Amino acid sequence: MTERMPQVTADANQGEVRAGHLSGLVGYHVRRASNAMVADFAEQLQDLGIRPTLFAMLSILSENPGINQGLLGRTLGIQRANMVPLVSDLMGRGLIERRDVPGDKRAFALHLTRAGAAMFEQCHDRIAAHEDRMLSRLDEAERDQLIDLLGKIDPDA
Amino acid sequence: MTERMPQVTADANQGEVRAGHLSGLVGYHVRRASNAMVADFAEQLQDLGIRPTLFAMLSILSENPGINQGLLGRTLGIQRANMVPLVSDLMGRGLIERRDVPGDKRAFALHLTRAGAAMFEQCHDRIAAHEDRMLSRLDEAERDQLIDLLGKIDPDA
DNA sequence: TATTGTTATACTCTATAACTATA
DNA sequence: TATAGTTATAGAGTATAACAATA
Repeated sequence: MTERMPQVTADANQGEVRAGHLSGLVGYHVRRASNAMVADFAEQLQDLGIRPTLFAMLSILSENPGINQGLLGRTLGIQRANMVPLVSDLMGRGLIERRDVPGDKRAFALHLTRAGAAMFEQCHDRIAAHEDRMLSRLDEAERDQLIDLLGKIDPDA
Repeated sequence: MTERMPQVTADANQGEVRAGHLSGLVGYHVRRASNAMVADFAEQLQDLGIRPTLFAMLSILSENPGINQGLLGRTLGIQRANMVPLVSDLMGRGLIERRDVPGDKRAFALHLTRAGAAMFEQCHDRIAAHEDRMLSRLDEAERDQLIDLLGKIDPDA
């Protein structure tokens, strides 16, 4: 593996840094892209106090009113224990509310409040701009293709 | 936006959860995919104690011996302050070593030790298996395409 | 027994500000 | 002034184990 390949000088500080093996790893590129997207998301929605996870919750709730905490978490890949402070956060800001589930005293049905629905719409617009900027070098077909390819990554393989 | 669309029942617990708006967001899919890849990486290399960030460091060092801490960090998108405990970790396990840089008393040249090079090779093989499993639903062309599309995400846009 | 939600805790990655010593 | 490395600290996401109340 290291036999007769051209070698960089012992001090690489002066020249280019070779990415080499890392360039071929999908995981590396996915992680770097995710970090970049999350960082820009956080920056663009900082004043609203909405992070990617919280927005995902608002989004699912807007289309699945009455869903309970556990199913919301499973949908988003968030564990039960980690849902508690997230739900608390949105509740404390009046963006969601809990309602009793008739027939199951363990669970709560979660709903967006009017403020929560308004926040969702506002985030929606900001995020559209954020994605347009970050993905400006991808046309519509490429964006769809990217989503399609990412969806083929199999967490259960 | 919410006028005459078909509505799910108030209690969505019984039926399918609609992803809706989230499905069209590249950022959401990138984040989920990254989490899945990182989680599997961690699981597969747990006994080696190598996480994605540490492997990336070993990888860059294997191809750029003598690079200093700052440039290594910039290459990987890791901030100076966050490099300190990472370098410490690898040093403490004898996987990398520091050498003085003649002509600059501030900097250290980082090098893989023999143990570090061996660890890199072992990780390399494990990660190849990890990627093959996680990406089993993507052929070679699709993996290249995925890397290409991810590379077009512009952190500086 | 299983499920819903909770508490407590720990680890990793990321972020900022401020410091030192050298350049 | 700028750079290399450091310290301290905080926020966010994820992970596990154990518990109470209910199914």
